[in-house]
Amino acid sequence: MLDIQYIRENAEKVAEKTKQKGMKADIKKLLSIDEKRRELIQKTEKLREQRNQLLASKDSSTKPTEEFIAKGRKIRKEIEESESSLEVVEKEYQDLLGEIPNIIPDDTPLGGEEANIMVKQWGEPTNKRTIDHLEWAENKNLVDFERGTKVAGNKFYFLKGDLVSLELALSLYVMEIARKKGFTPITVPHMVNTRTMNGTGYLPRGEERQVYKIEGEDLNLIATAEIPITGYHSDEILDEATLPLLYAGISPAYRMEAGAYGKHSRGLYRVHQFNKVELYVFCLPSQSEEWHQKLIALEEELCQNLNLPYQLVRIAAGDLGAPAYKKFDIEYWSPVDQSYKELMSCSNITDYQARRLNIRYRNKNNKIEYLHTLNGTAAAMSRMMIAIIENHQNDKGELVVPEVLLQYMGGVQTI
RNA sequence: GGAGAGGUGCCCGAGCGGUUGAAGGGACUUGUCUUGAAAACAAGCGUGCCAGCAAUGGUACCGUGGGUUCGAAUCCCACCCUCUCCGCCA
Repeated sequence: MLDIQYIRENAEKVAEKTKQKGMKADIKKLLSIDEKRRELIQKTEKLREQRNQLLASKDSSTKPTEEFIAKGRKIRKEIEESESSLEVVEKEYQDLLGEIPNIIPDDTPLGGEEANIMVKQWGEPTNKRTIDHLEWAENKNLVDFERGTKVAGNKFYFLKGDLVSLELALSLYVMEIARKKGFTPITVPHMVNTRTMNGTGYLPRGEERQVYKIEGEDLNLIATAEIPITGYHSDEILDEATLPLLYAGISPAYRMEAGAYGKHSRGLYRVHQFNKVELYVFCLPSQSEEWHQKLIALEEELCQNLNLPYQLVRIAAGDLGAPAYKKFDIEYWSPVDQSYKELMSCSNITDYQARRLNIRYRNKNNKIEYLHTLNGTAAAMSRMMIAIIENHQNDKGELVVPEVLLQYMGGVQTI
């Protein structure tokens, strides 16, 4: 959510940025509703003032006169009418305001996915083709999609044997690194209510639905730990001295991925459920850019320590989600596809989610302001394992466990 | 899931139809005192929205949403949550 004041004063800019994101939002309509809303607020409050004055004019120890009651009734009726028109306008106002995406900085590359800009590359992308992760894992009986389908449905899977150990090792390793950097490890509810889901910019309803909903309950399966972590501090006023707050959340991620079949979806690349460690930052607005850089540096460090060739990509306007102000992806080198593929992402959300979920802080001058939030992938296990399987095969087609993970592998060195 | 108790400001806690944005205490801020601190004393101390350059004014908020009433923190209904006990259970 954007500040309405900001939209009023920068209507054209907001409209332009929205368009650049490839999204639709009727700023003109919003502003006219906004005006209507304010008129109605004033009207309603004037009437309430009248009522309050009437009540204050009366001595409480005496019984009200007929005339007094009649007057009160009349005002009440007027208030009720005014309030009900306001309610309608208010709803429309909230809906329209909620649809406006976050703005983006002027240096954002324009265009869709094809306009993303490669910022840097690291490592040696090998052109020696290795065995595709799905083939590799199925041959070794380490993944079972067929039975996943039988039990749950298409794009569900069982992971088995040493691949489970590898995933656990990855989780432990990544959590350990994050902890050393000052992030508080946190586990989260895997379901959240609709308010929390909406507040983070995910839509439990409608055509763009991307998350699973529990039937008959106000509960939705999380698509990332980012969602419950954002809600963790909702409606709170934090002390400036406690910022930044850093969390490393570990949870499964459930995604509908409707209509995503076909394109880049082989094997574990795009599935309905995977485990993930997410980095999350609540910080001062003045520090969010700096924290964005730090998060990216941490993600790079993880890739480097796992010896995965990667490139860092600045995401173009049309490829950004509504909440994002600025976003980078890290793409690992896929020897199988001979191309870079998405592995991690890292976004500065500025105050967009903070406004929606009412997360503020009190600054040194005792003023209350919205804070900024950022999130970044530490490790999305399924994709991370693809990257490792593809990049660390020896001549015998065995997976050589990255050195940093060995301490968590219980003696297993190759798979 | 069943029975009972309860949800009031940063915290504790009073109020149970009008004079209550809400007593009292604690915490916090500022000042006096003190070499400094503590103590004591004095003052201040919620959030949102609307109008205004501002000072300020208005309005709303006592778990949430409805209702009754001239008037609701106070009465009624529904829901949510917390606590205690019972049941079930990793």
